Amino acid sequence: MTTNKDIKCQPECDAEKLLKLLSGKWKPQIFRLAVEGPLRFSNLLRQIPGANKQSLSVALNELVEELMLEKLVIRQKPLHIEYLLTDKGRSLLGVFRELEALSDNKNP
Amino acid sequence: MTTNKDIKCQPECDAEKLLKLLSGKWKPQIFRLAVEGPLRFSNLLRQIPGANKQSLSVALNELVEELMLEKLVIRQKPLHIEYLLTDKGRSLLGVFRELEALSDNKNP
DNA sequence: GTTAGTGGTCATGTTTTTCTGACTTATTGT
DNA sequence: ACAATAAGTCAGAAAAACATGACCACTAAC
Repeated sequence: MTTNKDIKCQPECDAEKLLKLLSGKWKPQIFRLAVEGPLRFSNLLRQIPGANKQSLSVALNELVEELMLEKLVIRQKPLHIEYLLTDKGRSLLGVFRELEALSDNKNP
Repeated sequence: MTTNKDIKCQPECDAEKLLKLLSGKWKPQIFRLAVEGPLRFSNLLRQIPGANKQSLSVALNELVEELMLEKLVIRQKPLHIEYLLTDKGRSLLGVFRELEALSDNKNP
């Protein structure tokens, strides 16, 4: 028998959405590289071995949509586009740091 | 041209493995409910609307395998099985707290 | 005009995850 | 004997994620 107080969890809370966003393929690498400076598409392709254009494109667009990255179009000779970590994006680095700290403890 | 210092990211570090483990479907809900007390399979099915047996079973087994939960078989009248949060599992709650704090800030 | 670089999109196919429904084992109750 | 509850497993289908290769727009050099 189901009592009212059994239901406590929404199917998709905000924390979970955030977690999904962070854990998508190549996302952690993107974050890690973004901390070091502006990202460029073709550089990412080279820096992340195994990644493909499509997936990177999707990942970048999702992160831009969620305001973790800012897309900056530089109208210059060969046309450059830079992806920059926003304040919101930077606020997630704490989560990564926590995760790294935890996994360091567990298997040294 | 690819320079040596371009390569900085391993494809699957420990932090990322942990992230994958946490972000699996129903995992956050399982954690949240586990904090409140021992989990029972049929209760989880009722408490997490939309979840199915198979996925819950897989999720629980994965968490047990990674030592986040402990499986406790109680040989009693109708046979009970309880899943309890381990110390290792409890150590991850900080990450969830971080995530919740961040998502609270962003869309109130 | 052809080639090269940057920054992609698109259609398609493959792989991985997740879901569904039927079935199982064991115990208790009627 | 039969139904019900607890805790699953299993095969197969459906859905989501990921990868591949072709293609497009723009600029600049040769």
